[in-house]
Amino acid sequence: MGEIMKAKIDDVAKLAGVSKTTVSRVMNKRGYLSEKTIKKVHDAMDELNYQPNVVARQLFKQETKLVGLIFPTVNNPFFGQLVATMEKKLFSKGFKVLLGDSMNDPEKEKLYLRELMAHQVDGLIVGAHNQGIKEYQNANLPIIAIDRIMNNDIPVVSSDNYQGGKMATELLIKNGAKVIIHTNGPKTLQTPAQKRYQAYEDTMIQYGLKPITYTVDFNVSYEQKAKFLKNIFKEHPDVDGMFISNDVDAAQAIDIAGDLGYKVPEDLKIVGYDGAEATRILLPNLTTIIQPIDRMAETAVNMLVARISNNDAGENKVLPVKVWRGKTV
Amino acid sequence: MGEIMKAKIDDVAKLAGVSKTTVSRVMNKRGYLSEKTIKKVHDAMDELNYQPNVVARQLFKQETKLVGLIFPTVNNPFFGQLVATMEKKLFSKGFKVLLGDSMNDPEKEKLYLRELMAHQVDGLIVGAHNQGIKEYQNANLPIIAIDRIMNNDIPVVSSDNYQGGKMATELLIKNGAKVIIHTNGPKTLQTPAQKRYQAYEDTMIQYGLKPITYTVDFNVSYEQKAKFLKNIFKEHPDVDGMFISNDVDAAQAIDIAGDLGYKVPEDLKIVGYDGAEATRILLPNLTTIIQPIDRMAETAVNMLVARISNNDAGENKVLPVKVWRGKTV
DNA sequence: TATTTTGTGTTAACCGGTTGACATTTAATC
DNA sequence: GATTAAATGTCAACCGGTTAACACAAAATA
Repeated sequence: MGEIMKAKIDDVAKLAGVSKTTVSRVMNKRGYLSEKTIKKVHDAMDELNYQPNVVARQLFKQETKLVGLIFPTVNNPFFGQLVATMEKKLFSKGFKVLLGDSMNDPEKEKLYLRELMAHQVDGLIVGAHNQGIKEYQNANLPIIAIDRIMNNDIPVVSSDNYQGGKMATELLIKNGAKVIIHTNGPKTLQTPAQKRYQAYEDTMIQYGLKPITYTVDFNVSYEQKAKFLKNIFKEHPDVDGMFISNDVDAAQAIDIAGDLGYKVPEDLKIVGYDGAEATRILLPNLTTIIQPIDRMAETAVNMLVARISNNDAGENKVLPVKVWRGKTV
Repeated sequence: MGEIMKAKIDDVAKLAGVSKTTVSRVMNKRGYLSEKTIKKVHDAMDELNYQPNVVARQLFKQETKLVGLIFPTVNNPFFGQLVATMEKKLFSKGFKVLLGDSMNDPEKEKLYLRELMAHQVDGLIVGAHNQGIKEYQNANLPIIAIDRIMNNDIPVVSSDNYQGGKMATELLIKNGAKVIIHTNGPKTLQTPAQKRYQAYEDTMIQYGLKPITYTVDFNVSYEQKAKFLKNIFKEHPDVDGMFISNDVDAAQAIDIAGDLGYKVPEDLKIVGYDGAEATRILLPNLTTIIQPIDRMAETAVNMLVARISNNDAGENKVLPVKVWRGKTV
């Protein structure tokens, strides 16, 4: 029982009694073909269980129908949903997905970028939290960024972070909070999410309140996050409102606040950010700002595919957010 | 400003003043090479920003260093963590990941299988909930299944579902629950997760209690799940314990129970299943059975890589679970 | 009948690397 | 000085499709 060799186009041609060219024509629907020949070829393909070798085709055609996705990690409801939706949409448009979880490590991200390019991906959708990595400049490749500023050549899809920041802050203020703390990623990051911070500061000042912002890296461990959060309560025991820049952190803050004896929402009101589906099911009580994740994903895919097929550089897109009225405010 | 053509191996050879063969030797570290030549070649590669075309290499070598992952959807903390961990591990072993979210649609799964094979993936890790799909039999390809029985040639990695089911059920019983309902996927599915059901039934009978099992498809909508759960409460208003086969459903059950006036855990005790990281942060109060997701992922990757490199058919692996003592029991 | 359209074959170049075979030069060892 | 090992080059075949060019026959149309 030897290894069954995979059928090649020549085997199909031989079995069908036609030429290699004709088989290729049938597969690619080019030129004149009679029903009879088409059937003969298909029958032969079925009999041999023939699958064309996509790699050979890729090499000749200089396109792979592959799109690379570089995101921090799908082990996070926000990115999980984003990636899942993009994958689905890309598949429906004939693209497969090469996944790269960068874990927010700039070196790893560069590595992915290089390697995905070496794999001849037709395009890239990127949504990590890192600094502008200059390697992207040289990448002569269609790229779309999600929630991340790269350079002027790369269109960005994001939600309305300023509006979201404003809504979150006003929600806290209008429900009576005075000492409102905001947590966010490092300010040095070039991401539209920084606008949440800006909106928070503006809104606080507008209402005559003092903005207090703390920053953390997205990719620190659970334990480090806990330490970070506990420190906030230590430095501001009178806190009565928190605007936390993502839901997972917000959940952890609620937990720690509970341990420290704060009652949510009576003593302390908390607003999160992102509003991924899984989060809303697991923690429906969390008041949060919902990003239109599916629409962001679909928009990014549409823009990328447009770029790939007609070089049309779409404009940046900003999509609206909305409030999820949980019970933590 | 014309399109910058990507550098090819010949361009590098010319610039470095060596032959194409030498460049290839440098890249693949074969044969005798002087430090001087190696440096010349590397310099030329840097100057041209050369990236070897992986597709050409794949075609010749008949290996792609690509692994296909077919899972229901990364928009679920359990699969998100599983995929994230596998991706990380595979990357460290030199493999890239082609992602396919099958959404538990058997047709889509077959399509993915075919297309990923056409892409010449070196191997496949599969973890959907579908029926045994016979296409896998013909797939002359290294495959590992996670939590899913395929056929005898395909090794399965799973956690100890029987033990998990037993632990969950006993936890409920020992905390005083009498009318304990279990929900699970359709019984027709050939998955090791069915052992949870078996363990539940065995344990209930062992303690002289009557097992009541409800089944739902994994992939029905949020609204349908809500209807399904409400119906359980309607048919069994006296329920005081629930063993729900995954955490997301358990969260929804808690929510609905609350709406119906049940107090958890006083009136009703609930145990979930999976214990993904994100879930445990978002809903630390949920009592659940923790599957060793990272270890399952790593084990599957190790087995696959072993299969790819030396054709060694590993044995099925069953990994231990543990209880997460939340506050819903 | 002449012309055009349709259907199929043959051949060879091409995509961009990899590799084996063989030749040649230089450096190291006996 | 002879022998061996090290370093590099040339050349061509190969991986498995795609495609342009050209030839030719059969069917449809003028």
